[in-house]
Formats: sequence, C-alpha cells, structure tokens
Amino acid sequence: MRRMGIKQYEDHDRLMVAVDCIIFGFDGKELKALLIKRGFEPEQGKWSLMGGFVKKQENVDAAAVRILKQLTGLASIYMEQLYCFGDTKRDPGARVVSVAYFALIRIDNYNAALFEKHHAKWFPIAKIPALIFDHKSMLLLAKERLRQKASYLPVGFELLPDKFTMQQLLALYEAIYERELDKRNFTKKILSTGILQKLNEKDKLTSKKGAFYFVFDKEKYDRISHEGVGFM
Amino acid sequence: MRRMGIKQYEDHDRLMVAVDCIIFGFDGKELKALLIKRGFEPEQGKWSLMGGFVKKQENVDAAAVRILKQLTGLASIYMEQLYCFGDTKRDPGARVVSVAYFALIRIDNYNAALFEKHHAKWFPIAKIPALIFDHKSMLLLAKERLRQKASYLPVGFELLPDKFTMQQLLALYEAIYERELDKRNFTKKILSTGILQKLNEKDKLTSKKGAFYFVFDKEKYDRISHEGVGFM
DNA sequence: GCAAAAGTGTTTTGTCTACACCCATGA
DNA sequence: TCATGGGTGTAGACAAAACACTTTTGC
Repeated sequence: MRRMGIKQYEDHDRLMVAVDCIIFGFDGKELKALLIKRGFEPEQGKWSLMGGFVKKQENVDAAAVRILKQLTGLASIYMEQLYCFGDTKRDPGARVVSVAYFALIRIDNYNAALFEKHHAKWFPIAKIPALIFDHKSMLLLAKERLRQKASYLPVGFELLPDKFTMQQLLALYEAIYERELDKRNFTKKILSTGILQKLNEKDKLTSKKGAFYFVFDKEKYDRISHEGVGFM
Repeated sequence: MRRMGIKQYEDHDRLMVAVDCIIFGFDGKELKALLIKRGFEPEQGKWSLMGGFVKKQENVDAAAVRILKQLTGLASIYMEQLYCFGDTKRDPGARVVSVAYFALIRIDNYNAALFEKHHAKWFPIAKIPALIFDHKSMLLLAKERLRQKASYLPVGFELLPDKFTMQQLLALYEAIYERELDKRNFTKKILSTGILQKLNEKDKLTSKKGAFYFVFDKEKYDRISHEGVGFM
C-alpha cells in the first residue's frame, strides 16, 4: 500500500520551496523590519527579506525557525505563517514557491556578528527601501496581519523588554496603527484585560517623576493567546 | 546574472507541492463540505478533500482553480488561500507540501457526472467522517476562517441562490456560527449595510404568507469586499 | 377560524470616544 | 519654583442585546 502510494506520487513535478521571514522589532519609538543585503545573484546587493530553502527532510515551520536562527541566533521566537506565494514568475531565477512567515523579536536581542555576516539592518516600516521579487507585498501583508493580530492580542509581550512602561506599550500600538491613540482610553482598556502587573519600580530615564514598570502576566497572556480578547 | 541565479538555485531540494480544497456549500439548512472518496493509494477508499499537484509551469492559485474545476465544472468560484501545511510526515506516501484553499459554492451548481466520477458527496460540517492525513485540521481551520470572514463580509452572496429570503440568510449565519441568532437584530444589521435589495416577489414555498426575496446589490457588495463592514 | 411562518420597534445595557487637569520630581 | 512627563475620571454618543406581538393567508 505504501509502495503503491509512492509509485503514484512519483509522476508529479517537484518545486523548490523557500521560506521568507518578515521580522518586526520595536525600538521604543518606531516599528522596524529587519532586512538583509542579498549576498548572491540574482539581485545581489539588493535589499531582501531573510530567506532560505526548505530541505527535503524538514518541516516547513522548522525551516522558518532555522532560517530565523541563522540571522538572529535566537531559537524561541514568536513566529507564525503568513501566506504562501506561489506565482511562477515571482522569482526570475527559478520556479520557487515561497512560504512567508512573520516574526516578532525584541530589537535589542541581536547578535552583532550574525547581523554583520548577513549585512542585516533594521528599517523603520515607513521607510522600507526597494525590495527584490515580491518581498514588498510580503511585508505589506505582514503589516496588515500584525495590525489585525494586535487588535485582539497584546503583542507587546513579544516586542517589548520584560518590563516596560505604559508609555512604551502605547508607543508600540501607535507605531503599529500609525496613528495617535488616546492615552487614557488605551490604559483603561489594556488594564481591564488583567494581563498587566504593575511593579513597584519606576523607570526614571524619561521623566523626573518616573513611570511605573509593568510586566505581562504570563499565564493570563497564554490564555488570551488562545481565545483572544478584543481591546482595540 | 540570470544564469548565475539559476546555478545558485540548483543546489536546493525540490518537493512536491499539492493543493487541497475545502469546499463549503449551504443547502438552506446546514452548512456542508464537499468530500471525495479517494480513488488511489495510499488510503484508497477513504474520505478526503479534493486535491491535486501543482505543476512546474503553473501558479499555485491557478492549480487550485484547476482542481476545483475538475470536481465542479465551475470556473469562477470564490476561493482564497487558507494555509500551507508543510510537515514532513503529513502524507505517509511521500514528502508533499500542501497549500489548502477554501472555496464557497452554491450547492445546487453541481455537475452530477463529475461528482460521480470523483465519488463526491456533501457532508454536514457537524458530521464529517474520518479524513485522510491532516485533512481534518484543514477543514477545522477553514471553518474558523469562514466564521471570521462572515463576521465582516456577507458571504451569503457566494453561498445562496441569486434570490433568497431573509430567513435563508439568517439560517446560513446560524449554520456558520452554530448558534441561534435574534431574527430582528440580524435583519436590522444586515439591512443597515444597504447591500440587500428587496424584490417585489415572494417565496411561498415555506409559508402561507410568503417571504420576500432579496438580492445582493453587486456593486455595494464588491465595495464591501474590499473594505469590510463589521455586522456580527 | 386557526395554524404557521413573516415581519416589525422599543428599552436597556454596555462600550467607545472625546476631553483637561493635577501630581511628583529633579534641576 | 518651574518645567517635564506621568497619571487619572466623566459625560455623551453610539452600538448591541433582549424582548413579544401583529400580520397574512391557505387550509
């Protein structure tokens, strides 16, 4: 039975399958995407998303994790599949089907050596340079998805440092939505979900009075990750 | 440059890429999914989603359209990509990456000969039999996505006949959400979007009084398809 | 005239938005 | 003492939810 199956399948075309990663980070002011300067042809020297090919004995998800690790050195990153881009002409070099993933990382968690190696650089999402192939559409779609995701999930957990001020969280949401938000309404809504814990410690870097730090309540956060809570 | 690119790429593994279609229909009472009895090994005789392989010179989207046409005979069907399933072990017969698509069709638009040929059958979504491989997860994910989609888009246009009664539209939404909805509130909301036009014609099949038929205002519907309108 | 489905409004509740002032502190 | 960012509450608008009776007509 197994053998017959294999025989049956051998008749079909095989394609190269790639993974491309849209990596978002937040520096406290701007939402940024991590791009690399492509080191090989075609389009050598152009800006591109970090990508790579799926191996025969490798899950597609695993390939995404591997590729992300190549660039960041980080193994456990928030990541989700975005979309499969499958046009025959999308890559002029060869027929390559690409599965795009988007990842959220803490922007200071970077490995300078790896960044150097791949000529990686953070770009504010409002100032993305020309990208190869269909990478610009991937990035735009990822931006949409992040927005949608942020509306029912407090993505701050993935993008902010362990402890952060309410202003930082607000700034993150303003960056994601590219508009100003009302400080009081935002605070109210996010606190009402109960996923934040206020610490007895203040960040005195940006003001004389100092702003309280918050941390995410990991347990509640995980619960919400499954069910979701609309708060935007 | 082109040549170098090709050379570069030749080193990577090639995989078979399949497309599987989750096809939803609505018979006036129940939401149903179209399944086929698999005609070849492995898992011959088991129920399965309609699927096929992507050809080397074919867009992945085009493959989905082709495969859907094979089964239904219909060329212009509402369809969207759902997710790419890429585990190495998902298909025991071979390494196959599958891109799942979900489609909405009018249940009476069927071609008996083609259905016969593929041993196709409609199953109520509450009574889906065991399916091969990971097709059950595909179907569950599609159900989720349909629900989400229906919340900001009047999917009725794709699933109902050209003219339909308010009760039919309500029944569709009750089937999608698997719960009862308030008739008055539903009517109010859907009418307030302005995408329905009331005809001067009644369906007298289900009651003595008769229920007015409605049609979708195609233009407004298309506008809403882009922007979306929350009405659930 | 009665059974069976169609059609229709109002009240209440909760949520979202807009909006401005005092507080604490370091310099 | 003053300049700077931090922190907080309320009123009005709007949307959502709950809820029941009258209408039509074929039998």
